[in-house]
Amino acid sequence: MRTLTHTVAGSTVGIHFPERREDLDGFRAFLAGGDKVLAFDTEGIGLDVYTPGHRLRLAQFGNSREAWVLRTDLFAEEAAAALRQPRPFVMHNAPFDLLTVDRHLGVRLEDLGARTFDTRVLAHLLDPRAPQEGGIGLGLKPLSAVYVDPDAPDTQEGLTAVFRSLGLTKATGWAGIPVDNETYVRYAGLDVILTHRLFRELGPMVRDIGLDRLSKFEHHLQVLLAILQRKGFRLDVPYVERLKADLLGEAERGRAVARRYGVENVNSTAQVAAALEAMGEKLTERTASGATKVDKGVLLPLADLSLSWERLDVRTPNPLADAVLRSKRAEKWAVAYADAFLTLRDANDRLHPSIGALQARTARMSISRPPLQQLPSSDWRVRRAFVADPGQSIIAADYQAVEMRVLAALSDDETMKRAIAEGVDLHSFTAERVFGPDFTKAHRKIAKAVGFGKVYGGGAATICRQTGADLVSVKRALAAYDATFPGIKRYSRRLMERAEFGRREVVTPSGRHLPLDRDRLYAATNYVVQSTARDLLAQAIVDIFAAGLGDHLLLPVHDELIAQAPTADAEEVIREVGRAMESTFYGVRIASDPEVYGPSWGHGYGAPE
DNA sequence: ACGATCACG
DNA sequence: ACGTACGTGATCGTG
Repeated sequence: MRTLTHTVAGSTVGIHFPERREDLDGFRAFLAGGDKVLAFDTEGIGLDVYTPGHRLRLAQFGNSREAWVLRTDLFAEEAAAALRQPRPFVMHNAPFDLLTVDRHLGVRLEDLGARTFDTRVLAHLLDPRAPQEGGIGLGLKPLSAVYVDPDAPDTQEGLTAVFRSLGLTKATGWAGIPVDNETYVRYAGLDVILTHRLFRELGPMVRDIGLDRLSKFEHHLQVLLAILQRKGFRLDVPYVERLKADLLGEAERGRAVARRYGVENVNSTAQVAAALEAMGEKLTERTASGATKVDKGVLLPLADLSLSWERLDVRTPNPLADAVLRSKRAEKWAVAYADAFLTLRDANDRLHPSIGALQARTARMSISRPPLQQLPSSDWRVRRAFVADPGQSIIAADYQAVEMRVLAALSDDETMKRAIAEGVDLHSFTAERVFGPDFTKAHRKIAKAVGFGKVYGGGAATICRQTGADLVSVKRALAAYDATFPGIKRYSRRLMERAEFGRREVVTPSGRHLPLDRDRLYAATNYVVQSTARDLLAQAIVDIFAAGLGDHLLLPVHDELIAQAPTADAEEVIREVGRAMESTFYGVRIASDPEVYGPSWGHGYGAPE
């Protein structure tokens, strides 16, 4: 048995590293000690619990004074038994460790998750901001530095240095470092000691601001989303391999054209800009740092294409702009999507993307590795890669204009509430108010953009840029919007005034505190609306599990739920899911649209047969 | 490490 | 008085 000592916030702590079976007596005595809650953490190889080759190497237990670091090659059963004791644990970023022990130690996520606290959740409730936004951040290191010990080591960064000294890299270090390396063991042990101490600080703070119930809800929700991650989403591998080859071919054809105009690398904005200017194109837009802008917004008009890639017939298409656009898009889709899918799949050809239940400043969820919330929607080809399990169909239900409904509810705008109650199309309703009863489709588009612009806090110029509409119409629409929906303007002003003269934050109906940036108080309305829409979807996920429909769910995508069901029951299941999503919020109906897609996700976006 | 870009809601 | 577009994740080039 080896024991290391370390100083944390002025006191000495011990890190025990059992090497033989008889060393575990001390571990059992530690478990039987008086601690109500123990901290837990794991060290493994790689971030993707489900990719082949992932391994668990260490399982750490600790309180504020001591840590026990168990090698899972020797003591997996002891670690599993400790976790199965009916007692609470605290982890930092619990879903990751819960999925790890579910997979490698046979400790069920449902069981352990139900008695797990997560210091990351507590920290998010106290201040969701990243360091770049003026917050502390949600990492164990920065939180420990503020709440536990400013000199607490950055264990991740420290290990990277050790990896290097052993001739290993960040990528190979987690697998290659000897499991008994002193720094590795020390930092593994310190992580649980810091987590335990952090919990002692943050727990009471969350209670003091009255967020115990919200905290409980978020803990429950993130276990449900970890269940979705564990189940995964089935990939059609032969299809993805074909898709990748097609896209790479498309990218190469574009590159060949670009080369003829002297562009060796289509991803180099500098090369593209120079070549276009050499062809006589005038590039006037600049990026924030002063570089010549050659993004999609600049290139599409040069290629005589609209924002949705349709021929405009207003000029001779610039062949270089066209080639660069197509080549970049194809390459991006091949690499970021098709190839990532193939790399990240498990042994059964399923993907298990990481679902961040409580992620953005507004608490919005995120999905990463791979980013399934950001797959192209204008083209079915990428989404077609995801298929239902045998005998099942993909189904989906999305909220109807949920942010507008939330805004109507919170602002208590009578006109907007009445329009929603009468079931009229909100954007058409606005268009009629602005442009009269003979409004066109283009008018509705402007009205829609103004509606979103209002939610986001945008101005006339931005809305023009986004839609290509003329400034006069947009300004008219904005003015008419304010006149039609006076409650919205009043509500936004009230939020901003409160933030200006009180605490610089907004509080959502769920009790969540959202800090505002000093120079962006106008974002207040958007924060409350976006966050509240997220909370509605989160509540729906909890309700769907409570109704026994959780097995059907696959993914949340901001305002919709993707699911699957046996093909014969698909219609009925998605109707039930849709019903569970619906609610009445401050007297406003939050409605959903259920839909059966078919064999793949892409079938909801026009995939054939 | 950071900026530019682009995918989504 | 005016005007501010909101939130993510990922890749690539550049220094």
